[in-house]
Amino acid sequence: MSQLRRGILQFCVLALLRDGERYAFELVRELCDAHGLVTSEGTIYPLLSRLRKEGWVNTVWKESDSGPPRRYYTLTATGRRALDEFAGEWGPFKTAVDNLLDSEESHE
Amino acid sequence: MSQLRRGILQFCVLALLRDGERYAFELVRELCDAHGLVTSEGTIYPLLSRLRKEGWVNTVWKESDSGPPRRYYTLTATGRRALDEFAGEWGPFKTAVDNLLDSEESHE
DNA sequence: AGCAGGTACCTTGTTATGCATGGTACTTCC
DNA sequence: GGAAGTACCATGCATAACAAGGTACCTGCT
Repeated sequence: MSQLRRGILQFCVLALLRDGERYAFELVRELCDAHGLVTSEGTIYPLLSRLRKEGWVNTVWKESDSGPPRRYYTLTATGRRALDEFAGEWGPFKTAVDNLLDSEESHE
Repeated sequence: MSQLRRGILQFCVLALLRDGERYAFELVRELCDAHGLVTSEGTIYPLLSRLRKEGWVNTVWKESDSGPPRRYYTLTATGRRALDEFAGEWGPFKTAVDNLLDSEESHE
């Protein structure tokens, strides 16, 4: 279900931005195709607005050779810290869920 | 953040119930203390109501030696299927997130 | 010229769900 | 008889994913 992605998607976006600047349409494709995470534009645009308001990303407009101009997103220092912090929480969280699921599964 | 637990908590509850019947107060303690997942009663009671409406759990009232009566929850066959289905989705999802976080981390 | 299709941006409204808060009732102990 | 602990529950808020719908630019076909 889509509730799974709650609170995680934004950090997936930050992780992709750590690799270099991206624009929204590109992010949708990468997250949708490659990882089965996400999603639709309706998810990404509000999400990116939030990241901007938090000061986790900066943006620059650039012309495109083929189509309308693109708004490119880059990670700020604050954004990087937020991402690192999440990475630190994700591990324990994942382990806790794994333990719950696995320990019960082995009872059968 | 608490958004992490979205859509996962209910399956953690189902997983605990696979191990045997529990009552709500007990579930709060187990999920809160042991796993750092969760939470408060305000989370668990509505959640259990939903599980009942879905037909994923059954309940029986039992007297307690020390305190008010307890409502015990048990897993139904439908609930078990739902849990198994989630377990099948959790693995790939986890891997997808791990890949995103790790691959970027190793760039530094 | 005009139109379709693709690319790119965005907003609004719905829905799901975690949590805070507050309320009831039973038992035990001082 | 009052406080603390155990147990149940409901109401309301905030958040975030998603669907749906809207604008605008470019290319290519006819």
